[in-house]
Amino acid sequence: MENHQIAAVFEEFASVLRILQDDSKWQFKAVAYERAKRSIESYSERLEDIARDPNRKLTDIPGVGTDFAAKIVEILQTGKLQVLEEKFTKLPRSLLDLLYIPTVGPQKARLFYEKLGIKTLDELEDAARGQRLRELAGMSAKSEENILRAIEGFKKGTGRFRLDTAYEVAEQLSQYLLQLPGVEKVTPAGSLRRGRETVGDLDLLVTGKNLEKLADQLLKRAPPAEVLARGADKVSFKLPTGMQVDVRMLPPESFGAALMYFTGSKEHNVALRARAQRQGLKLSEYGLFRGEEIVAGRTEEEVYQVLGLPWIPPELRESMGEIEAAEAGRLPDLVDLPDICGDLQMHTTASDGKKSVEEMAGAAKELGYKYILITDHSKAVTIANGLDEARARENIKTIHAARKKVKGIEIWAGAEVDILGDGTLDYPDDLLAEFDIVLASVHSRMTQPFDEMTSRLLKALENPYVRILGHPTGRYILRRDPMQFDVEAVFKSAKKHGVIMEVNASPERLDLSDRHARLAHDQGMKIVISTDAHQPKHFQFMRYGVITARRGWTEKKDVINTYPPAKLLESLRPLPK
DNA sequence: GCCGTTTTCGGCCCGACTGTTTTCAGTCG
Repeated sequence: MENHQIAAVFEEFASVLRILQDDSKWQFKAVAYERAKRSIESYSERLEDIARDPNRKLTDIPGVGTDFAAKIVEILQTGKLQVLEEKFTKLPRSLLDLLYIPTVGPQKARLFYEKLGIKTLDELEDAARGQRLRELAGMSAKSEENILRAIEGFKKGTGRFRLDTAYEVAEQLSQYLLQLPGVEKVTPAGSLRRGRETVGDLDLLVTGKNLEKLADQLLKRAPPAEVLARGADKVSFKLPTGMQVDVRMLPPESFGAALMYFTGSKEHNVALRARAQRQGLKLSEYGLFRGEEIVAGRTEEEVYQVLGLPWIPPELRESMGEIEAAEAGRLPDLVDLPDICGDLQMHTTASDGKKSVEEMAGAAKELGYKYILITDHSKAVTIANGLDEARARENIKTIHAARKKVKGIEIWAGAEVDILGDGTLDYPDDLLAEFDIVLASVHSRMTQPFDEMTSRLLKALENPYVRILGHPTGRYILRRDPMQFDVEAVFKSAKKHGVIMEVNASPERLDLSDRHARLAHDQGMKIVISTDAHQPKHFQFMRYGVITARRGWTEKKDVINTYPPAKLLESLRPLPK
């Protein structure tokens, strides 16, 4: 069972507590369940594996005590939680769907259920259309409109966007805002700044002079699809794509505190505020206060410093041990974009790329790279014009010839060899031996059962020529789930054989994910961050790969494409004699 | 129900905005 499935049960329990309020401590329990939910779903290892291991404790997971540990075991064993099932005699499970609708919280859901007998989202929609909600206390025709619009928005999709989409929109909006009078600086915050693989709302922080009229100007000159809120220092609106944007105007003296606050995560903020409280301080988006006096707030660094901590990089702010690590002076020395000096997965016109070896090499050289690895597809990937043995040998010659044309960068001959359904490779060993570096990946039969897929990957790792495992889980963000296999077993085997795990930087993949990168870090494994470029502009994807690796606590020393060429080659699995 | 620089009991983050409220509850982040 996957962590998110366990987390979902905890989330249901929290919602039920908030609706029923049938426990003297329901508010605090609900918070505890929600905290555990978030902690479980972002935990780097599978809880199922931890539960099975007699040397491990579920209570080591933040927010999980003895009671929750027992509940997790029950969920793993039975697929459900008896105490939760009993709650569903008091309210229908389908009522929880109402909570996905903005403006509808637990109190409203309960009200609708008790007064109107509403049990499902469809029934809520009918009641709103039938103008029956306005009869309830605290409700009006306007509330009905809001609910109907929110339901419509909910049906359109999850409301999350890929990281690269969010980056592009943030960039365009920032450029636009900077043209408005008085605006001096625009800084993206939120999950975009933390580098999450998907972004829900865009948070843009604006500083400058005389920003009172900014809201008017912004909304007048760029009418968004829908204005959601509009206060003295905040404007929220929805773009036609459905992306929600929050623009906040800030005074400079609290910019650092506000940036921290709006960067999140919520869990990280809560932990910092509790820490401030213990020190007799109060932390809010307006600054760090002792009584009425502001003691820090202008920069993030000074707020962290007064709290007795070094500055914590945004990518780590997920309440996954970063505050403890900061306190102990053990924050990781995170890999950074300028550390990268080469790219080890890319395609050329030989298979499905758009440019030649020379053009790719020239573009990489301009980025200051010291080496690239050309990895065209093997023949099984017919849709990508994969190379058969003869064409692959031709391609090696083409690559060697390019070395004479483009000087000052190492151009290595590689291949992205398909791992076939049975775990054998798409090329024979004698051909594999002719490449400088072989990368192996799965592109077919991705829905194989768990055990079959696990043995398939383990078998591929046994091949002595495989030195990198490309996009290990095969997922497409928001489109295709990862392949199901025993990740820990595959990591263990990769480590044993010296096979490097790839963090594929393509923003539609980000594979390994942040969570799996953290697992690799915790297991002491090395990784490579590659763009899978099909044309030179894709080299820019490197930033997404780096940010994902940073979210996984990856250190510079553990990323082989930060090494100079000779050291990189030495760090790979030794080839057979 | 969790957790600990207030440590095994007694707390548990803080503030803005909306709608419908003339003083606040609910929702959201």
